Amino acid sequence: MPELPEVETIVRTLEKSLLNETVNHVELMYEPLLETDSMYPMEILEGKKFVGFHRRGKYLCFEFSDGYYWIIHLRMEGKFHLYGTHHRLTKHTHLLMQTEHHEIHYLDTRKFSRMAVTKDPDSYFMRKKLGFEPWDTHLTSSYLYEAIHKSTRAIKLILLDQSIITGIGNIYADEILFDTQIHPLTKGNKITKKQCELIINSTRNTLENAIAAGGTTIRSYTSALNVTGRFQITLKAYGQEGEPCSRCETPMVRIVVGGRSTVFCPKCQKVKR
DNA sequence: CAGGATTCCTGTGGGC
DNA sequence: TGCCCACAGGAATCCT
Ligand SMILES: [Zn+2]
Repeated sequence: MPELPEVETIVRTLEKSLLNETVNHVELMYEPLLETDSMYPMEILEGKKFVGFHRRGKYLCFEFSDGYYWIIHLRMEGKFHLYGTHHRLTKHTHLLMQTEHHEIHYLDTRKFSRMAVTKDPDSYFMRKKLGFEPWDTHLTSSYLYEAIHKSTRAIKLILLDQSIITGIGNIYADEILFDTQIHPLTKGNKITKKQCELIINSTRNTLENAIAAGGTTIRSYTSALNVTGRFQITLKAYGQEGEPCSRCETPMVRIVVGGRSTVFCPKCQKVKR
């Protein structure tokens, strides 16, 4: 699943090839990928030039000439394949975009991803109710504590809530809780201010390390482009069920929290009631 | 209002 | 070319 580090990697990678290229042709083959309230259809981008590459939370945001923005959320399996010449489409290719030097294929096997074209990205993201970016200076232990100290939800779900901190997904949520030694079922109202500080610091470190490594590679998600398993960082919690804890050797345990697979160390991450 | 449940999709993998 | 089916997962939406 592409989370913030993967999205950042994808944006920066595409920027290298597509900056200043003009779109000659766009074709969306699976219409439901375009949000029904998208301000413009995909075709509006024909004739426009890629002038900026941005990321907000887990959203990619491509800026075009004349003030248009193409915003995409990859969800679990959205991915780009970039080619220098015409390439055969697969049954999972849902969008085709051609520029003077590239052919961009957008694929999503599960068709869960979403995109939109707008001239007002600020209001677009406002409607999505996104919280602070991990490195926003407004994200302080006081802010986080205030945001969660009355909540009865599990901290695991709080970390996945994009309206509090944006960019964390199921993989890094487990990594952050392992790193801070907090049990994933701990209620928000049992998290101390000190732990809020630990969570913020760990979030920043964890995501920075992942970006430095180029994003992780889990299951169907490969990397920015049609390159497989090139960058892979070591995950200490996610997907480590049954493996010895890297801190204490105790077998890692898997539970389901709010429908999300969650792995933690029962010895290092104690429940707090 | 908070928070739990449901829904959207389809490849994968385990069981038989 | 075996068949069946539970499972996974981000966020919108519905429900309590
Ligand atoms: Zn441990």
